[in-house]
Amino acid sequence: MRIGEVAARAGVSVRALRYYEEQGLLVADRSASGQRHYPPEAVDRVLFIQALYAAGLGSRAVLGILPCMEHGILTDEMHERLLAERDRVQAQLDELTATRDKLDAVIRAGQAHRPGQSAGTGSDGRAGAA
Amino acid sequence: MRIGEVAARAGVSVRALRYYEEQGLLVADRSASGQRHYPPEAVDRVLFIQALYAAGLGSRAVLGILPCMEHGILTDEMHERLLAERDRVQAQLDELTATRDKLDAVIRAGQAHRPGQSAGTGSDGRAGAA
DNA sequence: CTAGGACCTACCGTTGACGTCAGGGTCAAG
DNA sequence: CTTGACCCTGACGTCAACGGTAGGTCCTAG
Repeated sequence: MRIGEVAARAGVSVRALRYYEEQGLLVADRSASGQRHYPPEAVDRVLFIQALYAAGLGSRAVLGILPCMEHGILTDEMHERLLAERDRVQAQLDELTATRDKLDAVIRAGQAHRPGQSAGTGSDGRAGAA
Repeated sequence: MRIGEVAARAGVSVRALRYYEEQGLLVADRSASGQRHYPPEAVDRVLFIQALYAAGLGSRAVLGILPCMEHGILTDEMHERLLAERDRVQAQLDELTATRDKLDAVIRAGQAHRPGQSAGTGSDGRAGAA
C-alpha cells in the first residue's frame, strides 16, 4: 500500500505517518522513485502507536516498546520498559477513574438540586449507581 | 495563604497558579500591595484542575465545568457540559483499558518465550492472570 | 501525451501548559 | 535599616505532535 491508503485505513493524516517515520516508529520500503510502500500490518502498527500516544507516552517511550511487537522476543531491558509503561498506564487509569467518579458525584449533586427536571436533554442518564 | 504555600500544598509550581488565574480558573484576593491571597479551599480546587488536565481537558473545558463545583447548582448548559466531559473521560478510560490489556498481552507473550527467566529483574510480576 | 491526483522533500507555523529570565516591589527578622 | 526570602508583572523560550505551504516528481486514466 502507499501512504495515502495506510493513512485512510488507520484514520490518521499522511503527515502523521511521515512524522512517525521521522521518529523511527514506522519504516517503509521505497519504490525506485522514492515513494513509500507499506505492508498491510503497517495499519495495525499505526493504530497501536496511536493508542500509546493516547495513553500519554511520548515518541521516545513508544520507540522503546514498539520492537516488542512483531516478534515475541523480549530482552531484559524491553521487559523492564514494558512493565514500567504498563504501570504508568495503570496509574493513569486509576487517576482517570477517580476523576470520572468525581464528575459523577457533581452531576448527581446537581440533579438533586434540580427537582423540576426529568430527562430530556438528549444525553444519557448515567451517574446514578455507585 | 499566599501563592507559594498553595503551590507547595497542591504540588504545582507558582507559575502554574498564575497561569490558572490568567485562564480564569482560579481567583485570588489581593492584598493592598498586590500580593495574591487564597482561601484554604484553593488547594482542592487546584488539585481538581490538575485532575481535569490529566484527563485530557483543556483550559476552556475546565473553565466550563469548574463553576459546577463550589455551589451545587447546575444550569442546563452546565449539566450538558458535565455529561459530555464525563462521557469523554469514560471513552478515554475504555481506550486506556484496551491499551493496558494489549501491553499485558505482549508481556505475557514475551515471558512465554523466555523459559530461562524466573523473576530477578526487580519489577513485580503481574500480567499473569487475565 | 496530457491532465490531475497522489506523492516527494524541506521548512516554517501552531497550540497548550507551562519554564525561565529580567527588573523591580514587599515584609518579617535581626 | 538592611538582608534575604517571597512576591509582582511582562515577555520570550520550550517541547511534542503534528498542520500547512512551496516547489517539484510520479503515475494512472483517457
